[in-house]
Order: sequence, then structure tokens, then C-alpha cells
Amino acid sequence: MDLDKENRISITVIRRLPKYHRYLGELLKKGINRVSSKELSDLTGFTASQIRQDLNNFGGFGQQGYGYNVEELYNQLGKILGLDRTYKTVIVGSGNLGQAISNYNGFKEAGFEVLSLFDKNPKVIGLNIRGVEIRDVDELADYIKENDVEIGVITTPRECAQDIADIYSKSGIKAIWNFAPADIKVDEEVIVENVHLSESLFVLSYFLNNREDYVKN
Amino acid sequence: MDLDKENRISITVIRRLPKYHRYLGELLKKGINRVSSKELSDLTGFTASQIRQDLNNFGGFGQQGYGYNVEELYNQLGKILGLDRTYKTVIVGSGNLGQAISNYNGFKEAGFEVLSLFDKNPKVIGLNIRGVEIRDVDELADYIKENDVEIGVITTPRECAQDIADIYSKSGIKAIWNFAPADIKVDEEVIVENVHLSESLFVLSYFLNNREDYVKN
DNA sequence: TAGATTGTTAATCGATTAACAATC
DNA sequence: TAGATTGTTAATCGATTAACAATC
Repeated sequence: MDLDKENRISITVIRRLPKYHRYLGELLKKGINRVSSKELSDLTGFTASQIRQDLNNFGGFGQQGYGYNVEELYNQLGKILGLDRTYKTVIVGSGNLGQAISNYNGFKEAGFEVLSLFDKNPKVIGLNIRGVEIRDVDELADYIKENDVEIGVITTPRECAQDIADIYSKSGIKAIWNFAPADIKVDEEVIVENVHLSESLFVLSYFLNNREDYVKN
Repeated sequence: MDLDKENRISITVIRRLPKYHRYLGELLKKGINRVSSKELSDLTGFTASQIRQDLNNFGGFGQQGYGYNVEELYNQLGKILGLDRTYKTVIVGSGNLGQAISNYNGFKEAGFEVLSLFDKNPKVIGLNIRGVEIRDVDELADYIKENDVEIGVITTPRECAQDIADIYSKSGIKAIWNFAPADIKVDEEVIVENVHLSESLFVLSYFLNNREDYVKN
């Protein structure tokens, strides 16, 4: 029997965690310090039963007859998601999308610090975007090693994505956040999270043309 | 028995369609005119059995002993996804993310035409971003009605998202592509597709800290 | 104590995979 | 015809929901 497989928490559970975390953060900001699975269900749209199941994968955070302590659960989920530390990050592709990510304060607040942008266009190399310099992509590998960069973002055109992924992979980066509409191939140990915007738009388009298949959530 | 429910194609199937479509487009560009479910499996990472099941939800596009005709399947999937026509689109929030979407040729090529950007910042109203004007958000409702806009994008900060969603909803927009980190509430008949970038990043962060749970795909 | 709500097991539901007859 | 590969049914697997004892 494969114990790893037995204990592994399924991806469907993990993808719900950020939403719990977000709503708990909102409750916390409102000064609410207690929440039941039923109330979380009303907020998130997931069933109360599912929420209790999900959370119990990581431990018994609740208390019978009471519910969950908002602050504690928020912090626990933050820890589970790895939001209790910071991550050195670089972005390759300094176009609008790269800049959008670089400038977004929400990521910085969550611990994702963009050290540098990279591009191959000489016209933009050297520019400074709200305090973040654009460097030559030729320097990427060295920069990653020298600065212990852990996360690499790809916001280049599709054609360049695999090349950048190769550099990332060889330079020992731990995870790649890929926005290019391509499925990049990397070494086993590198984690890849894709954001395929076209796919999302096409799903929207599908439902626009097939309303009868559309169910909220 | 609810026939609607019986016939409804599940969201998990629909979310795989854009990937099939993308790889078929690549095969087509390479001049390959025939593909088997086994070959599509190697490309996409889904099982051949699943691919055949998925496609058969929409009709028997294949031929025993032969496989699928690349061009025909590509066109059929495009039709299923609604990519055989164009969509009038507006974007509210003319920051980097809004501009990234407005400028991206891939969406235009797929039929999504950005008519206008909108913003509430007087400093940017009137500017022209690669041929797309930034208008005052006060004109949004009228503009949508006058131009029969079908799709509205939200690339504003979180705080404004619900307000924009309300305007969209009241103006008769058919679908909202939401990038704000909030779950907007709209009328039943409006389709909402969310792109929650933080959630994607947090999942990446989870796997970075829990490698043993990471499985490709 | 009585009421509320969790943690957890069992039941159900749905999605994926396996298998193979049909047939090109 | 022989080989290949689909379309489709049945089997398996996994995820969600229901139920309720435990307990705060």
C-alpha cells in the first residue's frame, strides 16, 4: 500500500483553501471572532459538511457547540498555505501582465516579493517600474542563483515560455507561475501552476452559448 | 426526473475542452490532419478513455480504426466553445491588467473584441491605448446598451468590483469575466467566470511547502 | 442542563478508467 | 482481410453529502 497516496490531500480540497482563507480574513477585518461551518457555507457556497471535511484533513480546528475561532482558523489556513513566510520572486516578461503582477500590492502583502523583472527587449532593459528594475533576460540564471529566488513567473509570449522554463529549471527555481498559453515541461521537482486566461475566457464563451449547462459555483 | 440535469454536461468536461482545442490548433498548424485519442492523451495528459468520453458528449467525431480528423475536430470544438462568432466586450479598470487584456491579440483572434476601456480616474479618461479609448465609468451603462455589449471584464480593485457588477447586471450584459478578488453577486441570468489570481498563487505556495502532495496535471 | 455544532463514519453520487464489440 | 481505434457499457475509484454520536 502506498502510504503517500493514502495521506495525500486531494487537489480539489487544496483549491478550496484560499477561498476559506479569504472569507476568514474578511470576517477578521469585520471584528467577528466566531464562525460556524454553516455560516462559512453561506459565504463560500460550499456545503457545511464539505467545509468540516476539508478542514479536518489538517486538524480539528473547531469546537463542538461553538464553531471555529476566526482568527485561529485564519492563521492556521495561512500557515497551511505557506503564507507565514516570504518568497523571493522574479518575473520574466515585462509587458502589461508582468507589470500588473509586479505592481499588485496584494501579492506583496501575502509575502510574495518581486525582486526584479526581466525582458529581452533592449528598449525596456534598465527601466524602473515602481521600484522594480527590468533586467536583461541573459542575466536571469545568475540572478536566480545569487539571490536564492524561489518563484519564477512567466508572462512572456507563448513562443518564449519553454525557453524561460528551461532557464528556471536549470537555475534551481522551486516553482513556476505560468501565464503563457502553453504547457511547459520542467524537471520533476519543479512545481508548475498555470493560469491559462484563454481557457477561462473560452469556458465563459461556452456558457454564454449554452446557458442551460450553467450552474453557479 | 430532471431531464435538464440528466443532459447537462459537467463543468469538469467543459474545462477540458479549451485544452483539446488548443492542441488541435497546434497540430493543424503543423499540417497534421489525423490524430488518435492515444496521441491526444500524450499531448494533454488526460487518458485516451477520458478524451473519447468527453468528445462523445457532443457527438461522434471520430472514426473507428482511423481516429479523429484534426481540422474537423478543431472546428467542432471551436463551435462548441462559441468561437465561431465575435463578442463585443468592454473592460472596466484601465490599469496594467485591463490593458494587458485589451492589448492581447490572442483574444481578438478568438473573436473577443474590446470596444472600450472604462475608468473613474479623470487623469486617464480620454487616453487611447493602442486604438482603444478609455471612457468615464459614468458612461458605462449607456455605452453597453447602445453598443450591445455582451461581455464585461472587471479589472478594478476589489472594493469597486460589486458596484461594476451591478452596473453590468442592470445594463443587460450577458457575461462577466471577473479578475477582482471578490465573489460578485449578480442576477441569475448573468454568467460569471472568475479568475482569482491570488488563489492560484496560494495553491502554488501550498505545493511549495507540501511537495509530497504535488502531482503533475 | 439544554442547545449547538463539531468530527467522523457511512451512504450516495459522480467522474474516471477499463474493457471490448463495432466497424472503418 | 487484418489491424487499428472508436463509441459505449460496466467496473472502479474518489469526492460529496447525510447522519449522528461526541462534547463543548
